Amino acid sequence: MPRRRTGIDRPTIIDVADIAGVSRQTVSRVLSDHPRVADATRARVKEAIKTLGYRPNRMARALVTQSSLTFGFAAVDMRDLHFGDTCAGMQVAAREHGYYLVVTELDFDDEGGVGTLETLLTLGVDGVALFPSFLDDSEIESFAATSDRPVVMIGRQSRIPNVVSIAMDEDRAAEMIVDRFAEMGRRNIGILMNEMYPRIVHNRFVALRKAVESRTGVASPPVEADYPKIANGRDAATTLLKRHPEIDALVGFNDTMAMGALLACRDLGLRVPDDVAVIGYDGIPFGAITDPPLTTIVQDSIGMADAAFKALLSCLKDGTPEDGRVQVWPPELLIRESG
Amino acid sequence: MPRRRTGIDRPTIIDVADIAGVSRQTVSRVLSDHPRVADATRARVKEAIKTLGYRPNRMARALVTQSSLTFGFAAVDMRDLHFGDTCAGMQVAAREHGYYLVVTELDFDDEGGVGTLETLLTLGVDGVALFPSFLDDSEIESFAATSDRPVVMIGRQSRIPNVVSIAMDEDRAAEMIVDRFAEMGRRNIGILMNEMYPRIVHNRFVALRKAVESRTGVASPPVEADYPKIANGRDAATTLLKRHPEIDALVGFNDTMAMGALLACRDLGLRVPDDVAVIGYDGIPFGAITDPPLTTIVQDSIGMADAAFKALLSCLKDGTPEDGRVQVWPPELLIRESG
DNA sequence: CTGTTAGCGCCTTCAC
DNA sequence: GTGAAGGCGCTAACAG
Repeated sequence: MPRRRTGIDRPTIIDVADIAGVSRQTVSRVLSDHPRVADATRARVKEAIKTLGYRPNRMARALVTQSSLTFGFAAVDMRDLHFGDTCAGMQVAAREHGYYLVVTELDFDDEGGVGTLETLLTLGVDGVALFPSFLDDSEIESFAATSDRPVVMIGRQSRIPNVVSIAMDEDRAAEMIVDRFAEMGRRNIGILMNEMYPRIVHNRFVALRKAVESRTGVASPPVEADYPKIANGRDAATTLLKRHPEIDALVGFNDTMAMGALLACRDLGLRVPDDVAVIGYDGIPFGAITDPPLTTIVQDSIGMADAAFKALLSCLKDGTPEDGRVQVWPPELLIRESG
Repeated sequence: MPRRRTGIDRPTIIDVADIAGVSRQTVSRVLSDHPRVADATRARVKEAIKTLGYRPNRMARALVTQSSLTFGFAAVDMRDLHFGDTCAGMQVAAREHGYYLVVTELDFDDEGGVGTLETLLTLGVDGVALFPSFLDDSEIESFAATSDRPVVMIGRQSRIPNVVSIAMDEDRAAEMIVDRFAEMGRRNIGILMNEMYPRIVHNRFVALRKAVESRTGVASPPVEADYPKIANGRDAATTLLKRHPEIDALVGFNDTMAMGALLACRDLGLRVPDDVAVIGYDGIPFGAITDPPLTTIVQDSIGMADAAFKALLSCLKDGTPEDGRVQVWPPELLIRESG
């Protein structure tokens, strides 16, 4: 194949230039709305662009401008509603600014998850937003250090060099939950957590334990950890309730897990909230139609997604804060009937 | 800035070549596991790659190979669980094969949605999988025609030149629903549909109407259309039930809408399924915990996502079927308590 | 206002 | 087995 032009390939800037009778540069200028182009020339070029159905190749452009107008988004499980909503939210914000999102899940067994992130970088993304999950702060830190692109971490409030962290105020949320339980006269709180990955201590767990200890005096509240899905939440809650019959309140790592707790209570003949009060996290819409409707800590996932996008943009513009930065978002307690 | 190498930039193949004391070509050969490289050389290059933390730039590679190992995925609403699951499923399949997914939502008012798809192409994706939603067959057809990349349409069974269609057998699903209602002695079926975009007739709606007409003799079953969320489903169902008190069965465009119907029935003091039976589509996990649990048509979204990815791959390998191709997937009726 | 030159980082082809 | 050109599609820097 001496030349391309197989007839199927998309037209290039050269084709446009040829048809318009100008140089590639002029076409490039028209594309970027450069002011110093004669109106007549501009019109001819635009004409040629239209007749050819030409669209610039963003990879070729990115190669020289060092910017692909693309961000990476990573989380362990896109089917999790909180991650999914955040992803969707970022995508909307991104596209409003001409950006696209490369989305990927993170695997626990993939060079410790950073392999996927590194590959994201080779794709030419201008920055990465991620939910850290099983990655600990030092892994995020070293990723951010080797990455020449801004990194935003969502959902964990840690100050890490060169990364912007956007997270809900977990301490406040935990207090709201424990206080709410207290209002209902509950002191024996069981905690349903997300899997505890090796090395990682969850902010949420720490906050919850601290709030329970300081407000109820109970030293180490019973915990059960599992993958945060309904079925696992049900199992975990069953285990906890059988082992600790004194439990009169259950808090789930997220709403899905709390829904499992609702089922476990039903299985065991316990009334919610009379025998056991249940509260979840996230504020997913389905929480409104459980039986009874789920009380929950609402996270503004769209707002945070938006902030994540903006943070990425501003890092690109003004550089990443070398000492890191933490954006804390207020939680909101949505009281329905379960707790 | 005369040269790059700002110290922050990622190393290139040249840096590796310099350190290993070979030419760029040799590095390239090592990267692509080309056989004819001396073991010693290969070792030196690999060493250099490791010490530099070098990763090849996939955009630069794509520019010459004409393949970015990237696919586009598009749907109107990523927060819809069916779309979200399919997206997640494709992403997993993709990454197993070294592919990444560029994810985007489609806007109704964006050159009719094709604008976003065109941009996806300029990003250099090797193919596009999409849920057509408000795009009609002719729009998909012309997009596939101008695209030099394979196109897979998920969720609509239309035979369109150069596109592979992957969809559940809507006729069969509709029959299963109507038959199930018949078993329960229900003949007055109300339909809760997704918004009816101009020009578009939903396969699902057509299938449902056909099944109702042929199996119950009812000429044109009452329909109400809205955005498929719980609240809208509730409104639509309320409208329908008030206007047609004879209705004893309701089918929702998806589970979310059917959940709204459940709420509408409760609002109106109707028992489910005794007064009104309710069936949805999709088989989302939350359907298991509604009151009563939701009977539903389960779609194998992961299986279809996988098939979509494989179809894209095979089109790349063997070319797209010029006369189009339709892959039909069997529905499954999951009987719980609502219908 | 417009064209020329020189790459962005990589792979393909052809030499050696 | 390895290296030297050349080019993928585009823009930046300089001419003029």
